[in-house]
Amino acid sequence: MRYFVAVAEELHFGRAAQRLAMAQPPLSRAIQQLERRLGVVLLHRTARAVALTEAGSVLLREARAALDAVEAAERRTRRAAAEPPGVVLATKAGASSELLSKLLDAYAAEPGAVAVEVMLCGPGEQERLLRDGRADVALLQRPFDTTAGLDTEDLHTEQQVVVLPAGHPLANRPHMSMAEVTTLTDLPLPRWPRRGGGYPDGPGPQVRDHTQLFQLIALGRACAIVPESLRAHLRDDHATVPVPDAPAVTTVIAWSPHSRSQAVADLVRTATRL
Amino acid sequence: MRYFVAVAEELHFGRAAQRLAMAQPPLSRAIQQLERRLGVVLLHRTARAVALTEAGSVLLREARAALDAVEAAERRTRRAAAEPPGVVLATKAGASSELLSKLLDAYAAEPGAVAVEVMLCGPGEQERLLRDGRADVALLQRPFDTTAGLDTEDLHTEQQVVVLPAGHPLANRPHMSMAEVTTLTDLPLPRWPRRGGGYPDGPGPQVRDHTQLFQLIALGRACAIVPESLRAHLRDDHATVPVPDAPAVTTVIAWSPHSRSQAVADLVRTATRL
DNA sequence: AGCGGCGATACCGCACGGATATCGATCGTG
DNA sequence: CACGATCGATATCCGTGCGGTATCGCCGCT
Repeated sequence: MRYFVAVAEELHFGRAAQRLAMAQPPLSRAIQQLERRLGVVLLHRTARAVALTEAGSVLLREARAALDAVEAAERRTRRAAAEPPGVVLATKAGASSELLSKLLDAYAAEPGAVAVEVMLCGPGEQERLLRDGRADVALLQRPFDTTAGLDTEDLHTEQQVVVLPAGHPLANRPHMSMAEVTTLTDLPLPRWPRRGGGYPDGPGPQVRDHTQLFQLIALGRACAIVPESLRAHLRDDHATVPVPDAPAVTTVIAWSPHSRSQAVADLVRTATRL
Repeated sequence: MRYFVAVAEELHFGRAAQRLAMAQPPLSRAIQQLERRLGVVLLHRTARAVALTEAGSVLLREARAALDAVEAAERRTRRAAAEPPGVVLATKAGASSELLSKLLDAYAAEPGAVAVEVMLCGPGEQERLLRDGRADVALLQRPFDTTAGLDTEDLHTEQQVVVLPAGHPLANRPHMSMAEVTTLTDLPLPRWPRRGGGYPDGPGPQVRDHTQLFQLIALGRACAIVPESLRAHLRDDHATVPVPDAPAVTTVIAWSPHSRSQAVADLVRTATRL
């Protein structure tokens, strides 16, 4: 299955074999065996290109999930035996920092609290960390992060605001609409990296983190729609205007549905009581 | 991992080897290798008994999930390539039958509807079927069935009633409390089989399905608390009394969070519109 | 037509998984 | 207390299967 995922992602047997640190012929054979075992054609090979069949794309999705589950089993087992048996919390770098520090403080005061390792990660990465066992709990933000297949508990819902450079003519408006924000041609919305690392097409500047973003805004080159709690971190060269019709952001605490860990349960309980 | 699950479930290398259709020594070795690879002791072996360590029980849970995931990957891939590409719906035998028939009728009338194979199964079995890919959608009832790790959509919530033999002195009561029902020593609540097939200890009779149950009730040997929609299936030798303080039962439609199948999405959409 | 890229085929060697035989430890039992 | 039974671990052997190298066949580009 690892082999198939590699080939399906590369759509090229040679590169896939390289990535798997093996030669190409055994890889071809392995895929053929998999197809025979399943009785299903997974790839359409013309001598020039490799393409996924319908069944192949189903297997790609399912195989990723299965491989994550296997990895998670190994990691969680190792961590269950590790000393001390801490808990790993994943959160988007720069988001929900006050909530996080309150949570950590409150949890540390609980009886039976164990060490909490905080893992800061890029956007959309937390889900994967939970799935493959590198993290035990995560703070996610709907609707940005997908929570399918995870157990979650809502913690906090907030409106969004648009961040503008301090001197901007609209900075004193009581509120703005999404439509107004997207038509600010002098201040385009930035483009964030997608999963693979590439950027979507569009007019806005490319940003990688909040520091870059706010710098660009201060320079008058972009604006951004962010949860209002981020206002606390803005320097005085930024202004914010509420955007009532932007989707509300709900911060949730999420964990693997198979978790039976006391520490995770305690963290969740603590979080919901904040 | 299959090996480990077998040993962990049997807690006996000989029997586990038998179940795996292999000899005992290679099994012992395989488990040792697994322990070395993970760097973790999974089993405490005294010469007389085998016991799971803490880490071992974590691995047991995770390994089951992982094995289900790879089985699901295989099955879903095969089914994606099968002709015609129908969809499998799992439901508890005897429950939600009107809802089910309404759903099937409404879905069949949708444009692009595919064949729906209905799979009737025992209590608590649906979750497993969804996880290992034998089913694509299921009708579950909270709080009886666990929905952790599945995506669900609520369909219908109903109160529960107690079913008594028709002539019973309490049969005309306007309502009863849980406490009253559990103290009916002449009509004990029945015992349902657990996952493994064994029955919990207790006074009530052992039942396997609703037919048995209602027969026992008609004979005046038991009573039962069931969702009120089951009243439609009762013969006139049964009476029902509402139990307002019994937990409400919510019928939900559930599916694997990884599903991208159009048919599943259509079924869910149809169900929520009923 | 020729060359280059790419997947498939052919064949070889070795390492790993499984089998059998046996050991050693720990209870139960007369 | 000694003997036997039980059960997991160890030792050793063997066959299969996986991965490696060499090569082929097919197609597209120039």
